[in-house]
Amino acid sequence: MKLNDRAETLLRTLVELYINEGQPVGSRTLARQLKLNLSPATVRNVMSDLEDLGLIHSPHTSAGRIPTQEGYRFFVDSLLRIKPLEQITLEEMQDKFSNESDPQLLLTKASELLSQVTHFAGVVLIPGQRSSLFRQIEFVRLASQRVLTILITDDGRVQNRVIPTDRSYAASELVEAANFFNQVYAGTSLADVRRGLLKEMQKDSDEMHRITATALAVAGKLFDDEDDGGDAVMLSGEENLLNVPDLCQIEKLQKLFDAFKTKQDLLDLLDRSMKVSGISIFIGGESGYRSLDDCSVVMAPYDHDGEIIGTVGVIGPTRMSYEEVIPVVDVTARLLSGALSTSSDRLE
Amino acid sequence: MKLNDRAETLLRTLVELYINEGQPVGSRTLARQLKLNLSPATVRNVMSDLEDLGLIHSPHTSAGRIPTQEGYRFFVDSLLRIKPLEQITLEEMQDKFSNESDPQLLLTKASELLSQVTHFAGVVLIPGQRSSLFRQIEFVRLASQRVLTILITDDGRVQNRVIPTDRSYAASELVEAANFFNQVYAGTSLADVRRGLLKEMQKDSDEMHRITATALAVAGKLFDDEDDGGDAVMLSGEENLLNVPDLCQIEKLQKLFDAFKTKQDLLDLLDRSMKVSGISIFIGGESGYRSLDDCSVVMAPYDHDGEIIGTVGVIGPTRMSYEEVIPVVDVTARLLSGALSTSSDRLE
DNA sequence: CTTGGCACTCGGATAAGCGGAGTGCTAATG
DNA sequence: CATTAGCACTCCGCTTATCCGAGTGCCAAG
Repeated sequence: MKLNDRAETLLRTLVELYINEGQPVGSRTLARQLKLNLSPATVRNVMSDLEDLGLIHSPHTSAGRIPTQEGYRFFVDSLLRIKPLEQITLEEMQDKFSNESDPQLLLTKASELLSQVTHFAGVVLIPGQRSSLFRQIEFVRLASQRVLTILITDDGRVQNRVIPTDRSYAASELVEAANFFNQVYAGTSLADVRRGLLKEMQKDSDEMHRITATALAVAGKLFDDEDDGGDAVMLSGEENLLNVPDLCQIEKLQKLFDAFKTKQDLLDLLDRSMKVSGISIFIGGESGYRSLDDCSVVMAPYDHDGEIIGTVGVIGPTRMSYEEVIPVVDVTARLLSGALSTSSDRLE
Repeated sequence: MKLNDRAETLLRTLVELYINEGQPVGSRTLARQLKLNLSPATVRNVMSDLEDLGLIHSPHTSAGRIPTQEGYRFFVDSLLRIKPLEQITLEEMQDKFSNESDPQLLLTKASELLSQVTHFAGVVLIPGQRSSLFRQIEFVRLASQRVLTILITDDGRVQNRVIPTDRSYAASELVEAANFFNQVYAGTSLADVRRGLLKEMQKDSDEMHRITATALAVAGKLFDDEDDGGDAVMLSGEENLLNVPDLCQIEKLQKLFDAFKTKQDLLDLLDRSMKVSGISIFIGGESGYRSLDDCSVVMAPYDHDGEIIGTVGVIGPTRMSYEEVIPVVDVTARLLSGALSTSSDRLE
């Protein structure tokens, strides 16, 4: 789509005004705001053209115009003037990430940060373990037939799980089994560990080494269940959305919170954005998920040592200040990537 | 407070009607519903008395009556006829708890259960570790100066934490240190462990055994921070409250969700109910926390081997069906207590 | 004590009227 | 030909008036 300069400034000003005020913008207001010394009548003519193009529309005959979904899209793609982050905000954000090396907590903090700074909801796609590499496993005997397994992956994440076993294992057996794992599988992907285990299991148990058998018995279940992806979504600041005037209708909020509970739609959406480099923006119904019809989502992938492993984002009303939210999401993704990398640099 | 039989049945019927319909109850409706063949005029007289006693009131002159906070209180204390749980619901609830022995997950499930069954918000007070006994600690070397500590308490809870250390420790040193801990402190309370550590630290480091020094250096920080209580509140099904007609005003929801975020009020409230045995019910403003003015909270403590360690509850509108919610909370507390005890029976 | 009757009150729904903001069209202008 | 002033028109939101129904309180009779 191509617009002449005047139409572009006009549309930009209109969208900016509407984002700030939340009221349909009329020709008089727009003419006054515009520095071009145009009469309201001229502005009306241009607005009429923009309406024909489907970029703006009137809620009713005698109201001003508001951007359509396509209008927002054009605005975001072609007209947006990104505001640089305020120095203070930037420092606050950096503070939040410093002195923290636990990857789990880093993700939590990222999500909180996004919601605090934007006053909308922050969201983080937590990568499943599919792609992470096996680093270390430990078994701790809890009771006669219960073993605590602690799985550590190369990205520094720790996961523990209590596993019921068929028979009782001595502490020494468990140590042997753990050593076996740590030597054989260190550095391979979890999926490969799983494949390896499956292969072992197919062997006749007679010819199996005692230690291998123990390892299999204890950790088999762990990897059985664990490989089903395990991607998860973390949300913060949902309550901020209650304060957003555009969403003040209970039904809209219900739809939204329903989506927050099931999380599937969010997961799909964030996952899609992981495939793309740079910021992804879904405006209103663009995402295709009805529950997000009244919302926009701004997302950016984050990486760990250069490999993209997840996404951070903000969910807010379609009428949000994209010029402010985009840099926040962008910077958060960068800071998070940085924090994750340095935290694992400190791993050896 | 003493009422004659007729006034009691009348009040009970009024409250039940109002809880079911949500509309102020007029004399005609009440007379019809009542099986006493009273005329509306008589009912009006009785209602007038009840109003003088502060148990009911009219929102305005020509509306019916609705219960006051005191009216609900009297109803709950003296008039309530608890409905036994439906067999199916009971089985569903039992199902939810069976096949789960991880205490953390049990608490999550309890909270979810409460919200699912009642269609309000479920809440669980998660006991801090102050009272739990030390069972076992493990150190895992993550990087040259980072050690993963895994703390297991006697109630089966597992907590892990990455601790930065001043110098690098060899795996063997860590094993020794862990053994030291596990032998010296097994079965003592975490608070005592902390006291023990402090005492050790006061000794001149020269005369300290090498292993003790390692143990101190690695785990000192863990117990430093960890003893600050750590009680926590877990919430589920907040979104259910969006569907409650009595709370459909955005401001009320805002107050409520604000309280959900900070959690302090909830924590205090649940903590109070832990001191009491049996069901606690706070109606409307009774709790004293303004954020819960429009809500009632039904709570019951749960225990682990007879010792009360936490509380489960439901947060809903004041106009809730107490006769249904109370047994749900009660049964959940019992089931949870049972599940926690059997899960630790299986510990040795 | 109970009841029927009756005047009274109040909220909610409906309709009417009004002012303001904004539009679209037309004709005049540079 | 783009721009502009003028003007009739539309529609929303607000206020006011009206009416109806539900419910009350009180009184006098049973």
